Amino acid sequence: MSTPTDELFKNVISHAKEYGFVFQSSEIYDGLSAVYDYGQNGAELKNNIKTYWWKAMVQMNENIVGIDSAIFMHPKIWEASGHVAGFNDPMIDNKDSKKRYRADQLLEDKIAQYDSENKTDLAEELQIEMDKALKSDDLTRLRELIIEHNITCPISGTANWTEVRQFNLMFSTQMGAIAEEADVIYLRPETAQGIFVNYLNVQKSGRMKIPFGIAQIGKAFRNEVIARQFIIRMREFEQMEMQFFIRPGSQKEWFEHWKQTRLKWHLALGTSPAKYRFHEHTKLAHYADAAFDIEFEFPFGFKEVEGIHSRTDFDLGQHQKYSGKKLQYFDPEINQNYVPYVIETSIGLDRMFLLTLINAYEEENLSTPEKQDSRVVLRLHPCLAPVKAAIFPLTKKDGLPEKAREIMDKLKLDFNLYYEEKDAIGKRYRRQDAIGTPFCITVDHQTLEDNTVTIRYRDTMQQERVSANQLDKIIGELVSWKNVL
RNA sequence: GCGGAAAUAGCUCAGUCGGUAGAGCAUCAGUUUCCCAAACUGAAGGCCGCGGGUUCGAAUCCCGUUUUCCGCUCCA
Repeated sequence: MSTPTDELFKNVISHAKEYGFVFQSSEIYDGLSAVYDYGQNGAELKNNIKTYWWKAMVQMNENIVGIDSAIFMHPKIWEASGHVAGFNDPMIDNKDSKKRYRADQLLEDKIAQYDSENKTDLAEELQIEMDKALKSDDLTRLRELIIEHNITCPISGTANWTEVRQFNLMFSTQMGAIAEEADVIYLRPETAQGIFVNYLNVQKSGRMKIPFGIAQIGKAFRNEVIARQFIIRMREFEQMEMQFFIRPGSQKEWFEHWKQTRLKWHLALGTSPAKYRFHEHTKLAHYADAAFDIEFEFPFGFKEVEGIHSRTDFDLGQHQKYSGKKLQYFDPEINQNYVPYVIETSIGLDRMFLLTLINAYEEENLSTPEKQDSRVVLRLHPCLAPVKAAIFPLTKKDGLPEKAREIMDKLKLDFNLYYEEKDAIGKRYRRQDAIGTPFCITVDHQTLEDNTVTIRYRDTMQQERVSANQLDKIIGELVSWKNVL
């Protein structure tokens, strides 16, 4: 039962592997679930996406600076941020239907049911009991409540429940070589906290004035119950985040500003606006007073790529409370001290990578009445292409390879180039199409006479003859970040 | 984590009744050609996912396990 879009997604995944973009981690040892490695072309593409983001966020904005904080952080940070509580979900299974539920959600549903039946006393009582049990991590009590209130599985209709078990989404390890003396520390489940805890350092050392932003690209880790759909949800993933610190009260206006700015960033790559949409969170997280996702239409439906959240002063306020350090800003314009509000933009790098790959992938039919022909071409924006240009001698004799190498040596410092002399020229062109190389430069016999070469364009497959001396300028302009920024 | 399916060369797949593994494409070397996946010759590539069991003998049958896919579940 495969639809054409399923087929497309599968083809993109195998293409990603075949051409060195993404490999499964530890493949020769049977792989590691939901962990992936980036290959030779994937690493280039990923780096280019990072560069595009960093330039757009940090370099183009005088009031935004970038940092790189450590993955290990003080354990108290995760208490302050709410992750220790929020990432621990009490789960319960029904033995008959084999379905798993969040114990607190079953109880919440029951409370809602009581409310709708006007049994508000019961609802309130249950709410209080549940909060008490959750607060004290009393898993046995949670199970008792489920049984006492006759909660049954919506599928099987029975109350044949397992014990309530705790699932922790944060990876932990210990710091210090001796186990008994070790402190448990977590691998960060998000990069944002590394920014918040450095807020004061950056503000003071950079003499930053509100409004200003701190950006960061880095790895984060979540021990997902189940992680699937290729690199959409991974246990180890990379985020590109920017926290923008503002005066309380101005969050609406800045929220709108970043919503639009971030969408523009996506669209500048030439992606069809119809593939994107905003999705508003109606149920807000505890820290937010507004939240929008930028979603992209993947073959399996719209999925979040980036989140823009108005986080209020929650995070800095929490860290102020837990650390006992004042995290305030003196605003000379209004002559006041305050804990800044925060607008967050947070984009999943791996999802952006997949989006880029899927969006660029095309199986193009080139058949003519005489001949059947097709090619796979990645129509990547030239700025993002892993290889900027390939250099081919038309044949491997008559001094053409030497001439081609000479041209390559002049350009390879400025651009990531690929040299190849094997196989027929057409085959070499198609191989470059498959990894998204935007230009192919061919050295032929005429080159030896007048120092001109042909440039063959990936998208149109057209060729044009230019002087070899102008190549740096021509390629430089075509792959320049000025085209997107 | 639960249920179902699958795993054989880099890829796509064949492999009969249980009898020591095969094709096409891709790769590599060479010849030829010289601007869009050409041809020819040759080579390399496999603990049949892994572990155990049944058997004289297992890619094939049984059990376990790992990974992947589909569904459920989960997902600030």
